Amino acid sequence: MISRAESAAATRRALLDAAAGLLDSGGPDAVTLREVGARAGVTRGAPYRHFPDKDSLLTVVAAEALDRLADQVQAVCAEPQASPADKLHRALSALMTVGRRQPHLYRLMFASPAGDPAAVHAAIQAADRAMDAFLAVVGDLVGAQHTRQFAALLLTSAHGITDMEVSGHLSADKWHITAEELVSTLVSMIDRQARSG
Amino acid sequence: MISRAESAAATRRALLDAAAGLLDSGGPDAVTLREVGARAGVTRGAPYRHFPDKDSLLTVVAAEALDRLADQVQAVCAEPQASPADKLHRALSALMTVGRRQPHLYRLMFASPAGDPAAVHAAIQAADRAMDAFLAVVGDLVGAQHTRQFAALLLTSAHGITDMEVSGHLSADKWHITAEELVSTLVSMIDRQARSG
DNA sequence: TTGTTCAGATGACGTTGTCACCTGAACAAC
DNA sequence: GTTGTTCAGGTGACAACGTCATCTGAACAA
Repeated sequence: MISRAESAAATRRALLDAAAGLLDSGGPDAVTLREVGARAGVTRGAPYRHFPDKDSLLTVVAAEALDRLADQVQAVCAEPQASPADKLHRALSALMTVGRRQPHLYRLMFASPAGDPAAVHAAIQAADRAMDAFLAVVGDLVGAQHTRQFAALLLTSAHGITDMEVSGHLSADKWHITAEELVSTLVSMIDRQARSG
Repeated sequence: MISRAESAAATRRALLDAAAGLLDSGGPDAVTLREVGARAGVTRGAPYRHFPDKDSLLTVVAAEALDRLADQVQAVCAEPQASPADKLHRALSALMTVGRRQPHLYRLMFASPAGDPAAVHAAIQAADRAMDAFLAVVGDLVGAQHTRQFAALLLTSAHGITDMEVSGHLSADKWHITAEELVSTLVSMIDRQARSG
């Protein structure tokens, strides 16, 4: 780790990790470029050598998280001994787990990507990859004819369930139902629908 | 409009309107207390006579929007000549219309309320009112037995569909389906499920 | 009439994102 | 090996921001 390129790559990685850590622990307001730089071992101006502005840095953080999610869903899809219904359940669980463990990151992943066009493009591409992996999982379960329709419904609904749970708008007191039960109900309904129609 | 109380109430209203206007046109970053004050005809420190901090002001803006949505859904529910399925469709349309016409406000409404406990409580209460109105609409359609379950599923799913459309993650190119079609599919599925089970 | 309350104005402070400029070391060309 | 260049990083500076302490003047109660 002596060459200039290696050092720069290490700094860039440290900046992204620091930003992700601050986002997790303190929310978007806690992500300040000064603190990001400090945690990465550099000073306030250094991040601008790697990202055009703060929005771009956060968008790249979101893109990396979407890439990890895509990897997880792809891994689920590749499991040989799991049934299609099982795969779907695990893929949706991966999404909800991000929301529960890293709520601020989750909101960033599903926000409109902002900042540098390159960063925005990376985020869109990563989201596309995650959605393609999810499409494959759903395609295993239902006929190819309605794959897109059901996949879109499953994904948007799972996102809505997760998002409202994360924000506290899905309180158990009021609804007497958990996010898991909602997802199960949805999946079984779609399963029935796919079989009958 | 001469008394001190009336003047203060007018200023408070102007502050809320200014904040909502700035949020609509420029997003959360455009909402600065200085500009809010300027648009309301006061100076930067004046908002602190009406709201403890910026978060509380924005949370009250969200609470008022949720109250308006609750009113709309209640009005839909009270329509005499509409069928239950029609009412449900209109209630969900009201939600999606907010998302499309005022995307930044929509995200604020479904975010975790922040700031002053009084403001947070107002937002939670307004959200509860909106959800109660929605529960009534769904109760008209399905049996009382599964009202909560189906209402929760419909609301969270409609939110997810709207949220992903607003953020651009539900591109027509990729999914070949519109938000309306997704909602219709969901409603008809639940309708069938409610009839059969 | 007099004292009080309170909405609003003003000055100030620390923090933030961002830029222009500087420094030193890695690198390429000779 | 010398020399010129590139570029990651450091530093000073700026405007804008949220927030607070303090002041002022008018509405209000006595």
